Amino acid sequence: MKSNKEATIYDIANALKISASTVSRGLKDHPHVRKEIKRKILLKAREMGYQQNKFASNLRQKRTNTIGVILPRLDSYFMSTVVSGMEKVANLAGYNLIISQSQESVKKEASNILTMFNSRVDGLLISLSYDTKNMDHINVLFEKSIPIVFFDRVCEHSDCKSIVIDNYKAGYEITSHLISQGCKRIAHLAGSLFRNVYSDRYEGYKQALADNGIENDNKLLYISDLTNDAGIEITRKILSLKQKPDGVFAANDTSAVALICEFKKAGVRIPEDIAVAGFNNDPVSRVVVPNLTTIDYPGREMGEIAASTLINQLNGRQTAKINSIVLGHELIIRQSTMKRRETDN
Amino acid sequence: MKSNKEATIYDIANALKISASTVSRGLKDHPHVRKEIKRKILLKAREMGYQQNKFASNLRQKRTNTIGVILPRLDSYFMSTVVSGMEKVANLAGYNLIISQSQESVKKEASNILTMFNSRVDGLLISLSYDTKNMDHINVLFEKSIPIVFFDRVCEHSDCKSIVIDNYKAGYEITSHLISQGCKRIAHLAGSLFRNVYSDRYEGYKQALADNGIENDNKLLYISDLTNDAGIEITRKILSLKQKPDGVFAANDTSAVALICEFKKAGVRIPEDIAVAGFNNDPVSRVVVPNLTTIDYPGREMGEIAASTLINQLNGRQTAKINSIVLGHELIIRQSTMKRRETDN
DNA sequence: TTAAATTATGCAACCGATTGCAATATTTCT
DNA sequence: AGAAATATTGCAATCGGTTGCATAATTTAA
Repeated sequence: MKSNKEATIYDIANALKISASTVSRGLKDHPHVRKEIKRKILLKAREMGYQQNKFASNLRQKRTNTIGVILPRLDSYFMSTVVSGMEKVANLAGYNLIISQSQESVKKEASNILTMFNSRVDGLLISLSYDTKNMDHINVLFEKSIPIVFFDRVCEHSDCKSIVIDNYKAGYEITSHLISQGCKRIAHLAGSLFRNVYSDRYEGYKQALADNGIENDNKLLYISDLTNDAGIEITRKILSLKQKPDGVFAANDTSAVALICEFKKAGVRIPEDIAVAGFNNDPVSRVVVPNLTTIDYPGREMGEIAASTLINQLNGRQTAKINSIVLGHELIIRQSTMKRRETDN
Repeated sequence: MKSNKEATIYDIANALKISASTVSRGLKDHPHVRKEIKRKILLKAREMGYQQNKFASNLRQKRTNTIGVILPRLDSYFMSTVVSGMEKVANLAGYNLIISQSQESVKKEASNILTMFNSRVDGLLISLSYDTKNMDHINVLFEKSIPIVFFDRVCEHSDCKSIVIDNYKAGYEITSHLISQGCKRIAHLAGSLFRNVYSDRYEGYKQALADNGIENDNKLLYISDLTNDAGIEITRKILSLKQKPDGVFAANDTSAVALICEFKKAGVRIPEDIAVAGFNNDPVSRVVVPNLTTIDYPGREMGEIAASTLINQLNGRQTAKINSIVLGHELIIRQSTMKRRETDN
């Protein structure tokens, strides 16, 4: 029962002895078509198994109902949550999502942007790669006025919106918390300081130290890609320090968990010897022993809001000139930093 | 510097005083165009910022270089790994990926398939939803001979390929392992038995019991969606059993981990009182205490192979009539099932 | 009953790239 | 040099839906 011929509006028009224009209008409920004819068109369309050819339509309308998504990696809990949220919103609004990964490389990011551009996405949602340093490769889109919404790893740009959390504040809060638990030497595991998410957390960390009269020691700053392996590697470095830290603030949970596991192997007690805090509230943070103190990071919401912001813009429903939307976060205190049991409930 | 006018091959043709056909051919290195002209065309194209309009091209060629992906949920470690693998392969082969989630509902699955169909994807990669019971909604694609490759949650269909692991064998192995550790009453947490992944694991479990002379007790079978919450709920049920199991084989790590955490809260010792095994080798399985025995499940590979299988088919590079590709898996034995320390190294 | 207003329909151009076929230009061979 | 073969180019139709404008049908107003 295989047919290679697709039914077109012309076929419907012929079968009904009316014009293709009327069929076209009827199918999309245009007011200039009689109810009766509309019904007939719909019926015949169903009967013939008609499906709209989006290419013809897109070609004519210069619109694709497709949104491009570029992100560093898809395979983290956080990102998959974000994308899940985006997909939901986009789907509901009748948009398709084209997704691609930059694999943390500008080069691939640029080539992905070009592909998206060729595919004529209506708009782009993007979270920058680890080593993106300037925005030249995004200019193709700017020049064609294709709206862009940044999420999470954003970049200051007057023409586009960003969806973020207050990383500075979160970094400040988590560091203050460590200090309140009695930590005096706090190490920090950061990602690329070219990315707002990491530099802001770092700044918050430094400010909290300063506000509490603790000197910032550059030897306690570890920059890496924050993978599990990086965590293991850094643990080794920390253990070889003459003057060991009594607290660690890692910029994500993956590395924090790696740290905890390695520390435990080395006989370091968490949190008694070293308190450890992470960032993201990955499922793993609730499972590791001791449970990991972290920042709850609203991934799904971020995805949903990024998508709906972009879609609103595409539909001209531009509510004022929003530059950025800052979502709430929450410090989740768990065992891994509770040095002072008596002060907690 | 914003221009809304896209450069077309006609613009290039005019600028060069040649025909659009020649430009079209020149751009894609057709042999019927002089080298010299080709060079000029390429140069002018770059100069004018020309980008091919894929819609016009697709419309004419009836090909989109787009692959649709439909999966239950994106926000699990396993699935994001799969998609990551697919994206990589597809991208390399010049294909775009359109991704959508069925949210475990047939209804949404059907509507997603329709959307994909309208977008004229060249092929489809699909993992079935929890409650899909028949394949009627996929027939639209079959009728148009659009190739489909199933992955993980597959369905027997003579016309399409499936990428899977041997769930039966894995279920058998993990159950046998539990038995070898001395378990006599083993509970099983399954997902929808309409899905091969869960029914096969269940069958493997039953066979292992049978082969070891253990009676299969239906009261020890728990069917759920295998979420964290489901795990908590089932823990309660298990704890209220008169005759408690001494081992549990959960069909995924999420529920297994929930089980372990709840059991621990209730004072049940793992593995001494109850041994627990999961499935998937999620990162969390290495972190939970005790570490979770599980089956390593090659997600990224599954994604890569599914994508390349489909792409080969699209390009007519059909290597024989493959019905299904079975990937290897590995039983990973960790603390959560090691009742007999002396027998292990 | 007829003019004016309103509602439906169709014509034909258009979106931009592709491609079979015919036409022209260039080489090669006697 | 002239014919034959080969290499280049362009014409024009095509893919399928959309839409401005003109025309036809129907309703309303006078």
